Amino acid sequence: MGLDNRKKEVLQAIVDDYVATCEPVGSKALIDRHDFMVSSATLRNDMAELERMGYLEQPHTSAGRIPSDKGYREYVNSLMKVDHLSDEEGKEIKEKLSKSFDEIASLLRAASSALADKTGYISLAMTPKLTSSYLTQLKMLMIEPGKVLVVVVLSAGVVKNRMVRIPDFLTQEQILQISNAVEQGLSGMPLSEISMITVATAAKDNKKVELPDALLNQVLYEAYTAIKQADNLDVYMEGKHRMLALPEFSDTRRAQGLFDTLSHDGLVAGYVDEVAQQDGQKEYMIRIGQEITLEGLDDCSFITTTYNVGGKVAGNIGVIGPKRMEYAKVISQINFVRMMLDEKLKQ
Amino acid sequence: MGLDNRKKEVLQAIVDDYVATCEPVGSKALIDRHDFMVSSATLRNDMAELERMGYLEQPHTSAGRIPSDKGYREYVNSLMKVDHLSDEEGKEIKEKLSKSFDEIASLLRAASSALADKTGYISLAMTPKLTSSYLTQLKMLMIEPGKVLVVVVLSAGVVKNRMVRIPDFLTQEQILQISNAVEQGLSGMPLSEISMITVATAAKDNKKVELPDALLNQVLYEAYTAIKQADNLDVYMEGKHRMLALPEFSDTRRAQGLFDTLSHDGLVAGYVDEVAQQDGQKEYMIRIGQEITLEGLDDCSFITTTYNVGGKVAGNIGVIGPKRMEYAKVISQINFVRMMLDEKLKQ
DNA sequence: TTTAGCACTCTATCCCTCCGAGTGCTAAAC
DNA sequence: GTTTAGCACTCGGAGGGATAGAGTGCTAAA
Repeated sequence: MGLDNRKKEVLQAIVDDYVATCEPVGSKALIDRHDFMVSSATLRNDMAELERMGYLEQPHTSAGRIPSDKGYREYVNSLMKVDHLSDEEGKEIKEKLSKSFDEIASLLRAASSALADKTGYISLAMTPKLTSSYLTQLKMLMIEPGKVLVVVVLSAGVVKNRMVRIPDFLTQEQILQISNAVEQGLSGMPLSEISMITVATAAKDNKKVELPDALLNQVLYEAYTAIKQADNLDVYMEGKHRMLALPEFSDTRRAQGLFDTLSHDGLVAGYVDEVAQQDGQKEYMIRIGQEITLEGLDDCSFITTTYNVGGKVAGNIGVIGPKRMEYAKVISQINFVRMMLDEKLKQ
Repeated sequence: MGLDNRKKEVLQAIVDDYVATCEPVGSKALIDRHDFMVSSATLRNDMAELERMGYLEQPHTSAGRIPSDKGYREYVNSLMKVDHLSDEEGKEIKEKLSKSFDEIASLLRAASSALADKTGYISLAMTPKLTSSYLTQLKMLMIEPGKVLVVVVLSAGVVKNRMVRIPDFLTQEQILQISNAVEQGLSGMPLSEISMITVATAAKDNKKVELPDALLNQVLYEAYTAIKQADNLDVYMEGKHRMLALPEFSDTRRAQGLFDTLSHDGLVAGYVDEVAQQDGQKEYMIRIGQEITLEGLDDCSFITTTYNVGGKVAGNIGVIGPKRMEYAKVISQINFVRMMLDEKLKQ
């Protein structure tokens, strides 16, 4: 049931050729482009066998073969050779990342942009996810009477802020007391455990806060919603438009299906999360074609990996491309970007 | 040289029909769909005349007519009837906007999303532009030793923040002194006049700041770059993927050209600005087809308008759609959104 | 000025043929 | 047993009329 050596080589060669040309590969073309020491007839036999085993498909009788999902899977699992990035390319990526400043959002944006540029496919970078985050700081900054900027800092380095309205007559002093009390009471608490009740308790247990309940609650509510809002995953996606240049999406309806799905950040983020949970300990995760449960991505493949903040598993970055993707190259690129992120976020 | 009444009606009818169907309009179809009290032959004469005058085009001899850019222009300038939004639609938009919270970025995001949803085209919302902004506040918030969040507040209500690194040993006290000094020195100053020199002067003129020059300059530099970065226009664009459903973009290469250009926020923002300067006093601005100087938008039209912050001209919102756009409807929608924005940003 | 009538034009569509790439099978060769 | 040469077969795509139909412009009459 295993594949003998030549069959492996044949499968590998077919994937390589198809990736390069997007055209079904025939036995003749295979001989021409690779140094098989056998005739085309032999390859034909092998190819027929590979098709019977499910690794190849034939668009129609008189065409060459293309890899099936199973074929790509085999290729990815045991045939391709992932090598290191060229120094040059590494340097270019490094440069792009070094331009971003010192905050996770900015870093991720730069990472996403670098990935999209380098791979030529769609890149993805997501902020650390809720479950691994706890609150470290809560600051409330009065911008003008009645307007306060709530700054929420999470453990993974995520900083979010939100402008809120409060009654005009509250002073910066009072606001500061409240935010200090809440911060003290909640810092270190996982986001999932924070509720309006815990927020209120934190503030009211603190002796220093002296405000009528109704007024206090109003401020606390704003603080609470600001915290809750901070757990929204941000998704940085770039390079979508490049997919239109690929022959597999020359039919606009396909492209539309893809873009429709991709325009829902949340859907994609959720899926990436799901994948990360399924095989999270791996260095990188791959989903191919029909393996992807998102609509409109049947002709795509998904490569993601997980970056760390302060040594702990945090968020994901990834690439979406056609099934006919340069897997080895993309993997080395994505890995490099992840390493760079890890390093910058070690702290 | 003007158009007689019937010719106007004919042109209007052709635009309406072509907008609805995206198919060349013939004399017969025109008679069928509209109550012209003349025969098709008469219309044919009119259409031939309109073509001679440049308002119509014929894809080929045996096809109907489609409006030329000039035809659309005439339609937009004097033929179409812009009426008010239905109460229902107004309510829906209002609802969408009311969900956003109290900050310009959030409002613009909501406005952009509402416009895209309601029009079915591409929406655009840009933050107020630099030239009309001055600094109102500068806050520096120590997140942890060595890490400071710089919050910049501009006159038009724009709030930006940026995380920077400073030497570990500086205290919140010291940082506060510096930011207060800078804020006092610069508040009210147009962004364009702020330079590293003015920042440094502001800090050093202030007696309270006592730090070695080198150290101080380091912090000031971070403050300065944070301020400078705040003048970047943010562009919120939504609904791009909807264009793929339109017949005019069923050819992927066209869609690609469009998307390539649109993926450069800056290009689009610059163009909108240019248009706003050309005819800024108008209630809304329209550019049709070839009038648009951006590459890849030959088949598109652009409708923009300017919203106010505190009663003063600020930024722009707009819609990009096919030339074959429902101009009247889009204009009423965009106007409504602008009014809503103006109201919310009156302050 | 409008209209009916008509010849004309041009595209889109269908159908047919043909070409060639690629196949699978068979029988011989190694 | 594996490999190879040879060959008949399949099928999609390109190319080439022929046809239908929508739409036109023109002419001559109303």
